[in-house]
Amino acid sequence: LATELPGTRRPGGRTERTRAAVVQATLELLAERGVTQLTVEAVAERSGVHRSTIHRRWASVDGLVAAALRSATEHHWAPADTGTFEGDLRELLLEVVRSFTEPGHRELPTASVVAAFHSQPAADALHGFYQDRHARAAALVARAAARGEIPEATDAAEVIRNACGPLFYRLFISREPLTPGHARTCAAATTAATRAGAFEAR
Amino acid sequence: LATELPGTRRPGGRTERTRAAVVQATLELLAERGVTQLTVEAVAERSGVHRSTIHRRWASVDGLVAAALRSATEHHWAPADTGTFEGDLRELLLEVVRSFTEPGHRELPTASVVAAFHSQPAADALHGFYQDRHARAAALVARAAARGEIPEATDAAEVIRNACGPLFYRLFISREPLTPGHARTCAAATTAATRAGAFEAR
Amino acid sequence: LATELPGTRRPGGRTERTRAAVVQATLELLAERGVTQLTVEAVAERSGVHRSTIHRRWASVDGLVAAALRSATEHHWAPADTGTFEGDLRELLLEVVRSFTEPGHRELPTASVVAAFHSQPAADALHGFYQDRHARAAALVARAAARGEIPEATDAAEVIRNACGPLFYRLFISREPLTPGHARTCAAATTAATRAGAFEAR
Amino acid sequence: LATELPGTRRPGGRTERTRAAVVQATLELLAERGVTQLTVEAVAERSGVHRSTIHRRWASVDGLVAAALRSATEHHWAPADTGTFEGDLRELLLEVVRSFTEPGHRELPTASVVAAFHSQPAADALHGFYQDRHARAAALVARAAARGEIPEATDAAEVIRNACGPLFYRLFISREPLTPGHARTCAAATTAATRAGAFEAR
DNA sequence: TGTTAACCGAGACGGTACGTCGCGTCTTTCT
DNA sequence: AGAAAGACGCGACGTACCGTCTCGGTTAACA
Repeated sequence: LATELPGTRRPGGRTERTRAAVVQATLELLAERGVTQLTVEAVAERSGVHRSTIHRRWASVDGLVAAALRSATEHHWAPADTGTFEGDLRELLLEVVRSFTEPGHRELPTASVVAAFHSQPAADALHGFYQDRHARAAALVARAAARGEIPEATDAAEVIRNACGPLFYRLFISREPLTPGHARTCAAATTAATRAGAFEAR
Repeated sequence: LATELPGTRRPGGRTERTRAAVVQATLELLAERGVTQLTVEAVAERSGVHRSTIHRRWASVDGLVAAALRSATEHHWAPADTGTFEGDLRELLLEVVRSFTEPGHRELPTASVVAAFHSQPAADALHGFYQDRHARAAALVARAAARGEIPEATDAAEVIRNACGPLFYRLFISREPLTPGHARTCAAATTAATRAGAFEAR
Repeated sequence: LATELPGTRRPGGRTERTRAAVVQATLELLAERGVTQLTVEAVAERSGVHRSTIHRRWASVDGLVAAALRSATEHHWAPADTGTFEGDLRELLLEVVRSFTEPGHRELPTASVVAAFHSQPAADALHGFYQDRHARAAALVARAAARGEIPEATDAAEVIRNACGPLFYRLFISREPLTPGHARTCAAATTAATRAGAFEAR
Repeated sequence: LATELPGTRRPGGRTERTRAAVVQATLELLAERGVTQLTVEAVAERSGVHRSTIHRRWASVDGLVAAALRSATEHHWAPADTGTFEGDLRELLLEVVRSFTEPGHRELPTASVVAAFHSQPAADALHGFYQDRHARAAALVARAAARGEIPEATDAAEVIRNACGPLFYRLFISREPLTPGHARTCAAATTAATRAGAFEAR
């Protein structure tokens, strides 16, 4: 049936206040406990919104998480400009390292990743987030190409994926420690590969 | 005092049969439904072992998963030998791509990754698995160094991490499609970076 | 001060159409599902009147039921005239048996009885209905008295109660089957008792 | 599936204590609030037994009520012996009047009647109760027949139904007041009808 | 080869969270 | 300005698992 969900027809006043309270509570609890411990019950209590209202509008924990992630995506971001390709890359990777290691901050981004394993909406939200990141990071690659540091036809997104990949690998796959030093190594490696033309579009 | 778990004092006969049945059932269900849908109830039913017994010996779903992963790790593996560094790398990466994309097979490895987010034992098991992989893959790097393809002092594990990272990034972070083509790109990029000395120890 | 209910000030046009639709839907659903399953939700859907409107005008399910019962009571009835006291009584009782046993018809009268347990308005409506019945049935007793079949001072309502009581007892108390045969037995018994003067007013 | 309900396989110790506590709480709440207001929640709280346990063993409010009624049936009863048929009948009817009118006592029997409208198990329990009553009351009829007060072949159950019916009619159908005086009228009427042979078996 | 400690099967319960339904009360929005 | 329609608070339901407890019955391992 997929009858239209509540909250779309009268999106002002109380409805909006409810939405905001719930999203806020979800983000907090996501950071505090992670997706697995996130319960509708807790969100209801923290937000002061009744449990059944949450079920009506977000259907389940998945929907809640997806909505929270979407809302978290809405802030703008741009890569730092250090003047060199490797420097820019290093800054970007250091930011990744920081956001996934600093206690008190890493919980939310980590939760996003976990959530994506549990629900399609969350996976979509995560995908959207990184698409956005890739697009914004392309600026960094364009600058380097303009400076002649790297080949003209370099695939920007691929550069980013190659630079970030190993960091996430340590975090979530081999489960090894991650330090700023690794960001530097990755920046160097990716720079070398890029200069060598490994990411030239076909 | 964590009183010794059952199943250690008399590890033969029925005890062993029980263990095997439970681990088998867990692996199957892990593959079929993923960690999130894995319930003690289902494992009990599938294995024919009573729920109480499972709780007694494995305490919880986490323990169940960790045990299953440990048992799944016990088979030996060695990187293919194609004669060239890039070739070896490519084969290794293709294997990764296959094991995480082939329907009917990808479920278990994926479940391992997810499980690690949910329980420390599972995280440890995953870590152990990849430590083993890195150690075995070192052979590939040693061969290349012996052939003079890459610098002597190359950090083998770091090579592997850099090569695999981007693939996992696509799979679990940016949630983009993963194809054999990506394995080739990564192999090439890592080869370039390695030759350029990006992974020389310190 | 019970603020005047809506629908009393402007009882024409749309207001009246709404009332009729709601009452009609209530009667239908009462017959189809019984009081217990009767929900404002269902009445709203069936009648095409918004739930809030129903709440405004009938306050609750009770009010709905009471209104429906009142409207159902408004048809006129008179006992059959067979020429004899016992014959008249038998006809009346057969009518009772029929109206409470015929599938497709028994639901509404049964629902009235049940409803009376749940709400005072419904109980009042039911009481009113039977008061009316008793008054009309008095004609039957008067005829018999005029014919000299039974004592002059016979309490008509009491005759009816005694005749009908056992049938309802089977239906709703001892929960035994009810057939036309029982109507005959009751008619005979009541006739005997009446002739013997058991129902002479004090 | 109708898999056997819990509480049947190990009917001693804790299981029995649980059962008793729940039945007791149900009876109390039934008397205090009536069937309609009876909730599993309240029974759980009052009995100290967990809600899910109640659901497991009694499935729903219906089952709860039925069990309570069955247990209430288990006490033995015998009609008083006054020496005369009409006297015995009068005593019996006075008992009915009392049990359905005395505040603080009438609630439970009334609730039984209402419950029977709501669930088959409750209806069955009620039927069982009255079958038992009819059987026990037969003694009264037998005594009268032995004394030669009434015909030999009198159908005892039918006598009881005819005597009680009008009282219940007042209570639950026409919703009129019920007093001890009505018991006397009914006893007299039924005595007259019985003596006249109205309840002789076929 | 017995014994006996260890393990397992089985039933029941307390407990947490879920998702659903229905009621009755606001309150936004639209006419 | 006022009603209709939308959203919410609230209470209860029934379900699914979890983890615990208490029996009693087997059985592996050791004397």
